[in-house]
Amino acid sequence: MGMSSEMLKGHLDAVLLATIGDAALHGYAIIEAIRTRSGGHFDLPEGTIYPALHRLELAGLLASRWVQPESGRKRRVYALTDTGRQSLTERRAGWRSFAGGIDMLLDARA
Amino acid sequence: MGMSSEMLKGHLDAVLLATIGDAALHGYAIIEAIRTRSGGHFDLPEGTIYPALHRLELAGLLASRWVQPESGRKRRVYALTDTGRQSLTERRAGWRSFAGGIDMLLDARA
DNA sequence: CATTCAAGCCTAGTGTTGCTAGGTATAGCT
DNA sequence: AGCTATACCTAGCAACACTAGGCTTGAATG
Repeated sequence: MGMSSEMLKGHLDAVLLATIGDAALHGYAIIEAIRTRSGGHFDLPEGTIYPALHRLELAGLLASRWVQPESGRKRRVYALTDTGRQSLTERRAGWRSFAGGIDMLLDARA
Repeated sequence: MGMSSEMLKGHLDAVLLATIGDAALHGYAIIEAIRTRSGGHFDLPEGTIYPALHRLELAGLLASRWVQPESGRKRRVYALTDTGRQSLTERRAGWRSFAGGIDMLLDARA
């Protein structure tokens, strides 16, 4: 629900890369996937997702192509590049390291 | 070591409140405590800590006083206010919720 | 005593980034 | 024709950790 909006900073890229994973998803589907897979913890606005996807594509971690589905309008679908897959692995480790550090600090008994 | 500096955003306040806890610490000591208690994960620069302490005091979560130790120069020591203690409790829960959400997303098997 | 160094505090400015608030276009349904 | 959901986009904003400096004081070193 009301997740303090600053918390996500620095972790959104990992979330996006992990959400796409081995699939090829378009922006709207990514937003829905994040909402459902996070158990409702995260409900990210389009103004967060789209610029981030462009950033990741520019950085070479994602590649996009336009797809015309049988029904509905055209969509831009994103998939990980090789660099993106490698980056995801690193970011997963980075997250574990970061979360472990925070856990140590928050759990520390004076 | 080289923790991507954006990751901490939105979590620093919780770290500071938890690090001070029931003690009364000054800035330098807080930096050292964070470094040691986090197992070296975090080594935060002064330019991060001091403005954050001021912010938290202005927000009423910390109270400071100047202390003259037996040896050495005067220090500004910080302690939690009642509001600060309450906020720490909330932020611990907020962190668990946030970290749980990220875990779900990063661990999700496509 | 002079000097050097560490302890200790501070702040102006920067860069990144997620979000707000708007906009556009298309397909399906009534 | 009009409405709604899907789907995409972007300019500007606000927050915040960090960089890169500066200042002061006490202790140690020669």
